[in-house]
Amino acid sequence: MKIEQQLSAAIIAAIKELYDFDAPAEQVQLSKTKKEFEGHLTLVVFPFLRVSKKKPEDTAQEIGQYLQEHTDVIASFNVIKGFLNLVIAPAAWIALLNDIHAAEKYGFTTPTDRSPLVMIEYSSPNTNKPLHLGHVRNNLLGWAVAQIAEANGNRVVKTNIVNDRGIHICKSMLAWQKYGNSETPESSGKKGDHLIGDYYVAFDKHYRAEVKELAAKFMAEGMDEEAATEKAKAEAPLMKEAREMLVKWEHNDREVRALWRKMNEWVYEGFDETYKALGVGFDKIYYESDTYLEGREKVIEGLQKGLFYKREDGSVWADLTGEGLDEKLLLRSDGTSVYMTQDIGTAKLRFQDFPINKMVYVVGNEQNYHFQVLSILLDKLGFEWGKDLVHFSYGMVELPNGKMKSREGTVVDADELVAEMVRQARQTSDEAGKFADMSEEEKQEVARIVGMGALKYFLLKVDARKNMLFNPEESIDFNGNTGPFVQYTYARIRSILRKAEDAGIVIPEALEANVTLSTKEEEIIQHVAEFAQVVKAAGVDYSPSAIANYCYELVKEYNQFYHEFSILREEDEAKKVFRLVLSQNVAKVIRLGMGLLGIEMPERM
RNA sequence: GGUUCCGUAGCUCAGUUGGAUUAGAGCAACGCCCUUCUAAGGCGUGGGUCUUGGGUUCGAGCCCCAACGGAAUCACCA
Repeated sequence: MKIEQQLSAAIIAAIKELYDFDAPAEQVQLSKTKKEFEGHLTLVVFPFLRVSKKKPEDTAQEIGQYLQEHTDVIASFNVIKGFLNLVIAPAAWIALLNDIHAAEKYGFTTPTDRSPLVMIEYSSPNTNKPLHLGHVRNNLLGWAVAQIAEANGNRVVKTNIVNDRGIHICKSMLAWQKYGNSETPESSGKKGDHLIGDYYVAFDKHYRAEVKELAAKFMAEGMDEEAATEKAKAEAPLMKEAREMLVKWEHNDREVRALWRKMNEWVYEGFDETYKALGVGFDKIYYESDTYLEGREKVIEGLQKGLFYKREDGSVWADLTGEGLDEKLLLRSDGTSVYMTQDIGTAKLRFQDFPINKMVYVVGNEQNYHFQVLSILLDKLGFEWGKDLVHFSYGMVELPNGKMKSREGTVVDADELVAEMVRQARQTSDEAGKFADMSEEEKQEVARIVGMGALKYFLLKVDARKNMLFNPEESIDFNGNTGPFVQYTYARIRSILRKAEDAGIVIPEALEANVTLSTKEEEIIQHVAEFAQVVKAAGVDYSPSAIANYCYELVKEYNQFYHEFSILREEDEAKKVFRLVLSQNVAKVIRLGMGLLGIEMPERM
């Protein structure tokens, strides 16, 4: 049993005994003792003054006295004002470390067949352009959230909804037909998604040229600039063609569909490469081309039930003014779907495929309103998980000069970023002259792990809700509060463990309670034990950043210890073994923690 | 204008359900430490009115109200 649980129970018993009061568990505030004071855990006694009817100091004194006499966890205690500082007995620390040591996946809860089924949607790309830094944040967060949910004993289905239809895809298709010269990923040597993205840009370029020319013509005919531009945008031949293509697509035109399939395939191959590099994956992928019609059916069903209403022009709306929101369009007057309709259709298909208890959407905060509405609509339509669906809403990645804009060419491309991170990791490693004995493949593998570790940690350590800044000039650090710092410490611990093994030192399954612990060592045990709480808390509020920051702090603390004491040169055999076990468990916990973030740990670096 | 989110060191960010005279890291700057288990490291120095003003209480960076500043959103776009 954990020390804190044991203590909480003992404190409740003490208060019952001393003051005849049943203290609720949440009133027992045990926190880590501040560094300036002696002790490990501190009880705040202010909440109990009412029942003790004594001064804070005396109350604390009494409770401390009782705990020392009635439990074997407390070695001693001291009182400062209303704070009762408790010193945990050395044997209890060893027992705690043994518990952690015995649990291979310390802090994790294994899902069973009866665990809640949670579906997590993330990534959700458009198929007309390659992934950029914003998508990377989404993918990494989505993966981490799924890992965290699983570590907390949920059955998890990771899903992706691909936006593979609409006018934007037609733009790429059209540009490819017009200017493409039958270019393919093979013939051009480009990744499929980049190839298609280039044609999307090409469309925009030609389209704008047309608009400019047309607008000039209209202005010459006497229109003012604004009206001329508006008219030019609507009448530009390219845009007209794109719309015609969309109509053909909707009518299942064989040629258009074939082209669409071919180009989407290219994009998916490109995406798969990027996903693989990012280390993310999905259990089930949905396509909007399959779900948008389902949504329309569901909306019509709702219309018949009187949940929605139809306007004179034939468009269908949901009236959410009662919920404090606006009226929301669900079907256009021509009967076609909008974004919201598709999400309803996707929800329907998902529920058919999986009897999910909970749905988590990892989508940017720009869509907060959308999900507020979706939640209400799904609830009205009878989805049990609709009302408390989770929109895991994360902030934008900003560049020094503001938002990323594809039109202005200020996007940070995902593939380029990954390549650059790995390249820099490799360079740093080579410059340090490490591991000259490694093969080229090994070096490259370490560079990949470290480069990706730096990128992932950088994006995940920040509170997901907040907008964050990425400065391409300064790039991502490898020193300080970074992924590589944590990886580096891990690699060093692994190195020590290898050397210990070579020296024939056997690490026991459980330690004897015959070592004297330094304060630092006790603190590290305490810190390692905290991992279980961090994982649990992260499972409640989906916070990868809490795990990242925990790993950093543990590693920082361990590094100070590492620098101060020698492990392999320690003469006291029992102490040496203790430190090896402690180090091994520090390594274990950070590997588990970083694993939740999708960050791999190198054996050497 | 309505709604939601954010505001902590020069910069990027932590800060657990409100707790302790001194609010923490990293980067950047300066100074030490590699014959010592991996220096992607450790130690030290400087740097703050936690945007502002009220309120709640034994106690507020954290909770409530207001103001100021910033972001997102409010489409027959996705």
